[in-house]
Amino acid sequence: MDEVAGAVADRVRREILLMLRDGPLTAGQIADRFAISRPAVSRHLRVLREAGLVSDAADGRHRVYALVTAPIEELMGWLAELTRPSAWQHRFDALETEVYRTRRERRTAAGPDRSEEKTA
Amino acid sequence: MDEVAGAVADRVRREILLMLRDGPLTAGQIADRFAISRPAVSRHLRVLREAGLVSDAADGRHRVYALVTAPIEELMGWLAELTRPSAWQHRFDALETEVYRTRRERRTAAGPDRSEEKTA
DNA sequence: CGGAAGCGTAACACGTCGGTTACGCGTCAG
DNA sequence: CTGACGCGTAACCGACGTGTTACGCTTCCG
Repeated sequence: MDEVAGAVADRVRREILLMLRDGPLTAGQIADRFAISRPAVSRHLRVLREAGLVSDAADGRHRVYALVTAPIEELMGWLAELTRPSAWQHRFDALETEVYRTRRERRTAAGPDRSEEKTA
Repeated sequence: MDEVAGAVADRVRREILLMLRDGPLTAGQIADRFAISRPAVSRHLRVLREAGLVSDAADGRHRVYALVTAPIEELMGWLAELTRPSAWQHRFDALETEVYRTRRERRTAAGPDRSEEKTA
């Protein structure tokens, strides 16, 4: 998943994925759409391949790339969990608890310091 | 969105977002959870802030960070579009078309190797 | 065959990223 | 007021990513 997020985090690679959404394309067709050199595009394709976001198939002297959506959905699943609150419907009560916890920790480690009662 | 994807593409930052899912935390509390130095965490928080993924609020000498889910949903929206087929329900028939077109282009050999005219 | 087309890799330059230590500035406590 | 605490920033450095050009391998066509 690290690789998937990293792959999507690049503008060129996102553009490639968008192109591939409309159907498979050869490496040359993809490269033609960018101002950068073909080797650069080739390496972008390599990143996408290693992230599992595209599949490649040799066809004569062409190499055809196709979009693979499975890793995308996996990433979407992770993101969806973020938007789902876990054990925190009590508004900001948890903040108070956390601050208190840290204070206790620090006290045991550093010494006398009963300070920030301010909480929130 | 570039920034959002880039922010999520880092392991430490993803962990921070997960921590924040359970409620706001101070910078110190976040930093305590990692083996890296606090300045390093501070910069991760800066990246998250500039991506709009967290909100920060000064509270005394503490700084409280909270998760902001809006950009996440935006990224999810972009990813969802990838999984949606656009004008291509004919399985891999398009592949054949693309390869054929490319071959023809080369055969004409007039020079211009523009390919992307068929999708558009 | 032999040469051109298609594509990937190798080697290299360079900006960016993520880490560290040193420091500054505001805030709370005594 | 003074000193400790919390946190961010500055300066620096090694690693990685992205771009380039040069090259090699495979495939097609005349």
